[in-house]
Amino acid sequence: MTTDRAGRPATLGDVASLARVSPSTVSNVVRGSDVVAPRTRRRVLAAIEELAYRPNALARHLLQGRATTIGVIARDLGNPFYAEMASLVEREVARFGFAAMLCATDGDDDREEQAIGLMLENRVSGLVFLSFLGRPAEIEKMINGQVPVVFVAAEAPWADSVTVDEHRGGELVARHLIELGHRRLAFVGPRQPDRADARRLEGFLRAAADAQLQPAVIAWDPPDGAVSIGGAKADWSTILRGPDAATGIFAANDFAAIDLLDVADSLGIRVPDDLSIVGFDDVDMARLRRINLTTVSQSREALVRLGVEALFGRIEGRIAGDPHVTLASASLKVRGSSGPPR
Amino acid sequence: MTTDRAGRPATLGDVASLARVSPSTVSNVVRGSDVVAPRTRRRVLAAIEELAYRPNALARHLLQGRATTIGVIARDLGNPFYAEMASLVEREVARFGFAAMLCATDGDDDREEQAIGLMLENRVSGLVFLSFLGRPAEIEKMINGQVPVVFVAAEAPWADSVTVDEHRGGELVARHLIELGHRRLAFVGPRQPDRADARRLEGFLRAAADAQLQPAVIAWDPPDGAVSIGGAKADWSTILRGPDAATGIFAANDFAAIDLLDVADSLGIRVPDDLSIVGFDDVDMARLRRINLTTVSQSREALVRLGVEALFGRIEGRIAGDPHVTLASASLKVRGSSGPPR
DNA sequence: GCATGGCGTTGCAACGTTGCAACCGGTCGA
DNA sequence: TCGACCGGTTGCAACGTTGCAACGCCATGC
Repeated sequence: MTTDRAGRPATLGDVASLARVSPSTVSNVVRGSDVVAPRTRRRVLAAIEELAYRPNALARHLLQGRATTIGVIARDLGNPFYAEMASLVEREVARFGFAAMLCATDGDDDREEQAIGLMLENRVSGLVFLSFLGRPAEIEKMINGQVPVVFVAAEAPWADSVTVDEHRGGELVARHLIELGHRRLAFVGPRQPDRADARRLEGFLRAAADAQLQPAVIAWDPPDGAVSIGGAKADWSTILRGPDAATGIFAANDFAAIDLLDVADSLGIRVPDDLSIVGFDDVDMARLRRINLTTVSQSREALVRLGVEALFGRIEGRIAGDPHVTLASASLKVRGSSGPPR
Repeated sequence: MTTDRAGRPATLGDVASLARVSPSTVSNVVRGSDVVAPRTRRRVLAAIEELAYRPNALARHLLQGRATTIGVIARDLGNPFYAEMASLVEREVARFGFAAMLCATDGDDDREEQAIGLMLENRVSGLVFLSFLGRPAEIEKMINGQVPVVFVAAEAPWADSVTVDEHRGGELVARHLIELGHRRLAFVGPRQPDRADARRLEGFLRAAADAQLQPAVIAWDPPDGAVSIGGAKADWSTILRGPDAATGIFAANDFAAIDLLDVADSLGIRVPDDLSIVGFDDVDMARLRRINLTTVSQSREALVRLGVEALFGRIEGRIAGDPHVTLASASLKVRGSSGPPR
């Protein structure tokens, strides 16, 4: 029968006095040190059981100067792509016996700084960024080498990172569309592209340039945001219907691509007959027949696994030295949203 | 210029000696107590700046007996529905100045207990469950009133909970299909239904029974799991094609519904002409023209807001007494995946 | 001239652990 | 018989904070 007066958790000391040993001995039992005599250990374990004792991680961590906690900072957890990665990170760090502390920044630089402050104050052992930083230099100074950091599906020059080869991904898309016979290409990305978006665009433009093509660059934040080309307002119906309308569009990510599909549907534009659309990420739903999106595939599992691996390499001191960039390879998954132009 | 030898964060004491005051005074400044003289405060702030001092939350929390941290436990964060809720919880608790500690259990009872143990050891101030528990009784004993708990989109008899009215949601679906003229109904749910699934089914069956109908109950874990009816193996092509094949199917959640759409597509069965499909949750993508799913809408934002509200009510002692169940109303959002049978 | 009071500051004890040196009783070898 | 050694146990100091009581100092009031 537990005798704990609910609410005041038992401490090492409580267990010690019940088992008639010193706190040190209880501590040894709890941490599984082999130095304690079997009968003592049994007595202690019984006391632990009776009091429903749980070690206070705060005290332990205080003493050790670090918590067995990893901070995860993502820009937008409403986006299933990042949400899934966050959950993968949690799963991976759990295998090391670590807890995950989560923060979403929603792209707000202040919230980002707050989040990092929170993590630092809680003395996390490491930090995983699932997004690019708003103010990389400030943040670097803020972190100041106090904890190991890894960027996953993002990067910064001052820390380890794991990304898919965005540039090459963009190239693959351009080549694919060009091979299909498209000559009028376009790129659709968020109004405020992060560096991944920029790389994808870069690769896309580069491969297009190799074929003497100059894709249009469209800014759009689906589903509601206004559309613009080179800063000038525009709307989808004219963009997609004009005589020079693009026949092959590369969307910076699958969610934009899927929303674009929706726009095309609503305008009666048929995909892929009238318009080819290619995405990036290969999110879960891209495989659905209803969506059936041609896209650049990146393995979230692999990115996260490599990232967490690198992070613990730093934490455990197995890895030292300059930041290391791991590039995972991108591959094109051709599905039904792309085809030859009419 | 910061003089911190990188890696050993400055402490209250460091700041105190640099500013030539006592640690207590620094503490007062840090916590914004109004008791300290302006010029002293300025000196201390300068020292804090210079040393890039950050209070150690572990020490603070140890002393206070509780961390300003909320634990979030979800079954499956790969499911965007839960992932989004988790991120909403994070956002809400952040407004109270709390951090979120996240764990996914993947439906594994042991991981669930580990997760809760982790939270308790870290002395979280409250716990949010985004899923039903595997062993509610054991977990209740484990938590033993030590921290306030709230269930969101789930419930347990011993804690506060916020759920949509699942039963009524199920009724709405049945009535909708019946009104459209369907007589052969079916329900598709996971092999191991949780209580939400069960309630939805209950409501569905109840309303069907009122119309003298007996829907088939199909077990399926999309996208790969085998299908069975009443324990007997089956496959979609016979289920959907036989002479008595259901013409109206209620899927326990939108993801199942969408996967079912996919199955129908692959079999050349037209929705809604040959088959009406209704989901539950109204996930983001249900609105897409390509999906256009009729579904029962529950507002994740509202559920989470109410849940976090209730949790902090307990934490701050504003609320006491017996567990309270908040039922959010369910409403049917009719889209294109349901229509009259042929 | 001395008690009063308020303001600003300080010292000390606590929070629940862990690491380390010291200790204790007993056995063994010389 | 004595010292060395050993397994097992203990006490103490630390970790970085906070809360509280106490303090010193100056201005005020009588």
